[in-house]
Amino acid sequence: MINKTFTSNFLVPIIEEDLKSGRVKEIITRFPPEPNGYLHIGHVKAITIDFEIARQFGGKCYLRFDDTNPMTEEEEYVESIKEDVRWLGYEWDGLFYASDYFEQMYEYAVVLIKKGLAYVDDQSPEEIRETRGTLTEPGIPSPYRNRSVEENLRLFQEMREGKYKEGEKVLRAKIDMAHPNMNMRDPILYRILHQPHHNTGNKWCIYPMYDFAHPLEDAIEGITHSFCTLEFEDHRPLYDWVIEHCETPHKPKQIEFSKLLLSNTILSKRNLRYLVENGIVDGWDDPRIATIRGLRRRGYTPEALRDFVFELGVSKSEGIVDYQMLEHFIREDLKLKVPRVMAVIDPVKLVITNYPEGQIEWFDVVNNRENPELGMRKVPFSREVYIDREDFMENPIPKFHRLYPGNEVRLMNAYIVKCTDVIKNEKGEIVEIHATYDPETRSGSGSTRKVKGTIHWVDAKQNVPVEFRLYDHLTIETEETKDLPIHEKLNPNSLIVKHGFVEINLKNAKPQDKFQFVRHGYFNVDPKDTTEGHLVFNRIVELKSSFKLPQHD
RNA sequence: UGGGCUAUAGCCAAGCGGUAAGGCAACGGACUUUGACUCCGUGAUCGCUGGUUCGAAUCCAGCUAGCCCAGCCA
Repeated sequence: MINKTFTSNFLVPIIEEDLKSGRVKEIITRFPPEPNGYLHIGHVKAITIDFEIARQFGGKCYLRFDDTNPMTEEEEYVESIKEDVRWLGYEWDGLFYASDYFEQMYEYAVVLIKKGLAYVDDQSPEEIRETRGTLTEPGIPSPYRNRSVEENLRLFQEMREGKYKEGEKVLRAKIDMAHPNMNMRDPILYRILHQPHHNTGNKWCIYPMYDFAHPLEDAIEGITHSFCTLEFEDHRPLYDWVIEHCETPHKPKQIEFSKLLLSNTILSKRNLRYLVENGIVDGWDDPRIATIRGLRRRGYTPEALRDFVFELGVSKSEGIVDYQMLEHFIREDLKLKVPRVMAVIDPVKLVITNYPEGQIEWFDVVNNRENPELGMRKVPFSREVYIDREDFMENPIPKFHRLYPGNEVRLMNAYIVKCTDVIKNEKGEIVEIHATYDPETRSGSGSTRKVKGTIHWVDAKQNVPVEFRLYDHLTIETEETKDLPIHEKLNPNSLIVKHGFVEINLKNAKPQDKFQFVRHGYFNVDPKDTTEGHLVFNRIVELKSSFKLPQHD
């Protein structure tokens, strides 16, 4: 694996300067997911940046669960997140839970109260909202804003002890109700939630808000550079305020970058959850969605995803990355790594009329011309084979170099054949194609005859019948459809099932084995749908934009 | 209309005052027992308008467009 680095983006110079000036001695980053859902390709960008930047500077990267809201978080998600991060190939230098710091955070809150920088507010959620002001008008200070330190201390203590109901009281920072940045208008630091927590159980009934908790988590762990997405830019002043006034020993620095958006791809947790919970997809690992698990079933490798992120770079401008860029990297990664085998997705029988009946030949075939280390295999050939309907045209369009009446093509790894006849049923559908072969053109015999087209085939008797599942984006997400409800942008072609054949050599293929096939892409054996005697293959579709699903009629 | 941020070819993205890297896609062409792969070739004066300068994508001013913020979510 080549060691790539993030270069001249806007954040590397900041780190280099911090190192040079001695502000920090070692770079420490963290990936801080909230365990309330499964990770997707957007997180892959964050994970790669967090871990690779640390590695690039010889530092450390931690995995921290930002679990400050017991309403939405579950143990199921923390396990899946750990698995997914590991699958991507990253091992954290420390595993932490924000909830383990609740006691320390409480103490920091007390510090703020003592400094007169935080107060308990008795206003209702509605009152707080109404007095926050608007984007253009200042807010109105709470009547409880000037309670004494003693009273605030007592009240906060009582909040912790469970003397109040949810929504009855909150702890707020005392900053500036007229601040142009809404986040600075006395933000809520703690709320009351009589909810059991996946990690702390029933120990707490007050929970810190993100804006208070996150900077403290970073400070406690000694994080030097805290990367997050652009929507937190407005929170940075508050982040710095907390760090400054809590007087934490470590002073982490927050740096924002733009999140990843992919064309035609749903990435919001809310929407993904909707799809899963309403059974529109099979689960979090459905290949039609861009969760890490979905991508994995789809055939993506950790290396491909990582290389993709490196090529994306890190910036602050927001754009939608073309999905084809992601696809490029899986092709690139698999190109030399996997065997190239023959498969027929939409079979039609080809009868070689001048080939002896009952004869079987076994061809020695290299698995990958570019990588001899992948070895050889034997492929059976006889009088009847299957070819893809896509490789035959009765009335060829210009520049069609594959099979059509009177034309010659090479059956890859075998002989050159010439189409002599087309057999149709009463409905006019092609049921069989007849051809003759040229015995002098046996593959590997040194024959120098050349033809323009080469097509895949699979022996009609010795093969493995398979169900091909052609996956595409679940949604058609464009400018026009972006505001429609999910149901109105579902892609009817997101899953197409075809029954075809692959080489007999693949009968023992194992889950997640990958192969390159035909002209258009790769497929991998799907670990979930593999059943005895009936392999189900899952193909990465649209590896090439010009790829079209085979058309019948 | 308050604040924050962004604006470089169809899409990502370098560039940090000295005369526009790279990748993806597309299009030509060569090669080819996968129309794949590989190889060669093809594109921008940098949102707009002024200004400073010998010289600006890079500095200044003024516009314009887009994104984010009024959860006791993160």
